Amino acid sequence: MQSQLRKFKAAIFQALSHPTRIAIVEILSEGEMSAGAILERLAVEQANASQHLAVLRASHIVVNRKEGNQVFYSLKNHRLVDVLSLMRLYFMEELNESVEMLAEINQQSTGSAPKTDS
Amino acid sequence: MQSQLRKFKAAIFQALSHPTRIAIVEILSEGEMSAGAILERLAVEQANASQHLAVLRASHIVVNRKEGNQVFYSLKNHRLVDVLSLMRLYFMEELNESVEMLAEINQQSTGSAPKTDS
DNA sequence: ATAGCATATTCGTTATTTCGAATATATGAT
DNA sequence: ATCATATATTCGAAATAACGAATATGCTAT
Repeated sequence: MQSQLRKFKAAIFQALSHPTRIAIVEILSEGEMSAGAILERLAVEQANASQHLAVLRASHIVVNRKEGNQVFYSLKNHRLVDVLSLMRLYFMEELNESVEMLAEINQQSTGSAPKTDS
Repeated sequence: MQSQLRKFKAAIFQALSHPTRIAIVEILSEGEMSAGAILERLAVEQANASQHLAVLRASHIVVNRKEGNQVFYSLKNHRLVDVLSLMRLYFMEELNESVEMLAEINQQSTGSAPKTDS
């Protein structure tokens, strides 16, 4: 039960554990988009983008729909966008803590003067 | 900028992409705990637990403190617990959708009678 | 039928992850 | 000093992930 839930979470995190796939999810948060349009915003090889889309499909994070020549992708559940937003907040908090720690160090050693040099 | 943020998210997801590590984070959400106490709740080899803890340390998800013989671990930022809660919600929503889909199929083919057989 | 697009898949290579067994390190107790 | 306990690290093997190049598939238009 709990172990199934943990496996599920791990599998989703695994699917999201690549910057390109994060980018794809964030792009799709704006709405449905063709594979080609996604590719345009990604700065990777076509094959590579398609491979990353395949990973997201396999974990049911995205769904696709064929229309003639093209394949349109969209997020299956926008809840994941909330997860990514929360991760952004987490990032900010961590960053903030690091900055504060640096400030403290500067203050302790010099009394002030936040210079770059040692 | 954005790409740095995506790399960060991907790195955290990577660190969380294993059921044992998810379990560790969830256990630590209850508060600080020694490596041994964590191990007791994990059903894995000692070495393996230690390796997973090392991964979480490397990504600064947990911090540790030595006290005599033991090492106590705790979450560096509890925001990640919120992320895991959201993932639970995501799981429930996906599960729900699957169940509803199954119900629809049963209704269409039989008019009712949600039996297990074909 | 042929050609051209959009997209997916396969293949080979290289890198990374995971695990248990064994070993190392550090602390505390005798 | 020796030993036990708690924890970490190293090693080798097997599995998995990532990438680009090449190729395949499936439409659409001619």
